[in-house]
Amino acid sequence: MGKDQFRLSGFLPYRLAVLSERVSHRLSIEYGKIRGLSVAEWRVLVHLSRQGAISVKDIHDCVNLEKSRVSRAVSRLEAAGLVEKVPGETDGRLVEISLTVAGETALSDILPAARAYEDKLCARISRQDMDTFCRVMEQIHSVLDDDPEAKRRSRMDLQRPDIERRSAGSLPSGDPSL
Amino acid sequence: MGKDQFRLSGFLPYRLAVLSERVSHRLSIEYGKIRGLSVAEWRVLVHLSRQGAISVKDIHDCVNLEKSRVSRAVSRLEAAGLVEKVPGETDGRLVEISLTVAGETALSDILPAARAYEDKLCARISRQDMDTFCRVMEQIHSVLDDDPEAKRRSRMDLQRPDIERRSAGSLPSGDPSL
DNA sequence: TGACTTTCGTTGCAATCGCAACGATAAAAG
DNA sequence: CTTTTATCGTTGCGATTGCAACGAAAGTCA
Repeated sequence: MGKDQFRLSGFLPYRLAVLSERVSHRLSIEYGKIRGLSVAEWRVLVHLSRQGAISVKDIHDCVNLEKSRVSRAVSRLEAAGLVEKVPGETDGRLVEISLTVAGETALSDILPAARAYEDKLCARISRQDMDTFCRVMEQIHSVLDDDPEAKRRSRMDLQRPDIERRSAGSLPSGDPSL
Repeated sequence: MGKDQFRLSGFLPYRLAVLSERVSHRLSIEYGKIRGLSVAEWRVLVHLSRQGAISVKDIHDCVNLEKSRVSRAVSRLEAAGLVEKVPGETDGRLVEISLTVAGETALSDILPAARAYEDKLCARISRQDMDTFCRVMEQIHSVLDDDPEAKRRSRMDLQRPDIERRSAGSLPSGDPSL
């Protein structure tokens, strides 16, 4: 009978969703303050700040956004003058996307706010706890990586976050210790 | 200069969003296998399994879903015959929502799968690491709780998850013992 | 009782999303 | 060179979402 009593509040996927949604929503206010940027647009902008000219596919592969979502985000950014889209040079299919000056300006307006809010979120968390937190996230990811039914995750996110100094390792290869 | 080099892959809000989205998406496949349930419908069903008859507002308050989202989810569930909606008794505004037998059946089909997948996700994570993980999530939440611009979080999620036996404590407010 | 305010659930609307299909281009096969 | 296959970006479509506005139904206060 009551033995079951499934607790949504204790269900990990639910908890992740609630936290993530809350953080994203709050952060989107921060973006919106500067410009009317959506999350997708923000991700595109940030990625462009690291790579010079790049294609839709590249962005799609790197920031966990659907092809069409990237395409539309880029269109909006172009309409806003923050991004420039050139019809590809060597390959006629590709589109070369790059930041305009206005785009760089907008980015430099938003980046500090984003960083600041991240810092605020983490302020009370010890270095060690954050390391553990990231390691656990990685472990959950690795389960999904092994699950053929799960969505693949982007290339960029597989590289060592290098935020956590050492640790990091510990792949399904076997190292237990638990 | 290259000094800046903002790394999206290391940005906490981004990492949370990617992980959460990935988990949710994979889990929604699990729901869909049994019935064509969306996340919202799943949350409503689960919450109903704990409370008898309840209003839209109550669900809204408890499972982090917009009022309208709950309303529509309930409508779909009603159309699917998993839920019953009675026009309130003492209070004419309220609607009393309750599980039908079919709803209970569907739930008992899905719950084991959901639990199993959660277990799979956590299988390699030590008890201690999971405690830390949950504690960090709580700390992030508490920053948002103090931020007037952030969305409020639902009542239910504030209660002690009580899944982790000891630990848990260590909140900024100081109240220990639980 | 009657006028004002609040609460509850639904709905209109515009915006967004994911998915699949499409045309265009390039690469591979023959 | 021609045909077939694969890749890239866009778009059409249906579905979903959040937000605000709405009407209905209490609750409040004089």
